[in-house]
Amino acid sequence: MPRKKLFSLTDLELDVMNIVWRLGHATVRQIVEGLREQRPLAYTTVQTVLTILTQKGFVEYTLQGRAYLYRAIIQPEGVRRETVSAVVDKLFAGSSRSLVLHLIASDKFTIEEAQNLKELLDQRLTEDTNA
Amino acid sequence: MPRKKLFSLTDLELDVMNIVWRLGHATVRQIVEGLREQRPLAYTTVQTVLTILTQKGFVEYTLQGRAYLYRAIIQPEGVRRETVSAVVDKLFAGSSRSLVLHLIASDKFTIEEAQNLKELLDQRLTEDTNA
DNA sequence: TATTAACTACTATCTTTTTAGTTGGTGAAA
DNA sequence: TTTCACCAACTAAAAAGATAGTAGTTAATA
Repeated sequence: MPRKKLFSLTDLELDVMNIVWRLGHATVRQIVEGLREQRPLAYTTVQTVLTILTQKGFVEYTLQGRAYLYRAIIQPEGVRRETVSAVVDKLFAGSSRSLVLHLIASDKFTIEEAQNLKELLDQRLTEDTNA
Repeated sequence: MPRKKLFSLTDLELDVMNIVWRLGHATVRQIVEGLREQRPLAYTTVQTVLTILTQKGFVEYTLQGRAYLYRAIIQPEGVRRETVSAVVDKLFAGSSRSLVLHLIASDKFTIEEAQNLKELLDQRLTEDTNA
């Protein structure tokens, strides 16, 4: 049986999904275009990836004129959840707190953001207390 | 040129590196043993991975008796940094803050942890202000 | 000293990923 | 009505990844 990978999506698949998510729905042509700067690929390459994504049940399509219009079946939130969870497990010994510590230690937040995050945590604490 | 992947390490490589990091240094035998529960692999499989990791410059070895004793060249912190950075870029639109929001929203913290994180953020804010 | 156990080195296989070409059909345009 | 652009379908092929077997060496041991 296939072992649980870090990512359900490969790198290229994720790039494609990101375009589909962003646009809501997209043709192969639009995806090629959206990827062009970051990752210039042949039309047929993107087409192939879309076919794979369809087989994996990650996107579906409808006919629009003569082209397929793809839309996501999986949502970014689910992929985020899975991915972050795998990263936390494999690189932060299962501790989400460690991940935040890492972010704080890496100077990833501006003063405003830190302030804002503090407030959000506070909110959470208040909610929990009242629950 | 090779495109920037989500991970510099493959899934299996990461499992192996985690053992090496944990033990400080390890023989093939020890790694097979350390992986057994989670991922039972043939001795030669692990050996092959170590050879690849050596080629990639991620581990090095010295002779211990008749076996190689492997130790990490790359450190977990660097891999964490790269990986988290890629995840933030590809899944959180470059916003570390969004990642923390995600963690908070997913109920990943106990009250104690939230409290503790708040304090840490506070510390950071104080430091920044005094800087 | 012949055998065995433990290794490394080398080779092999299957699968997935990445990338793209070729074929054949069809609507639009000339 | 022929041609052209565009598209899906199919095929290809190289690279990477995951997994493991075989050959050959050597230290220890019987």
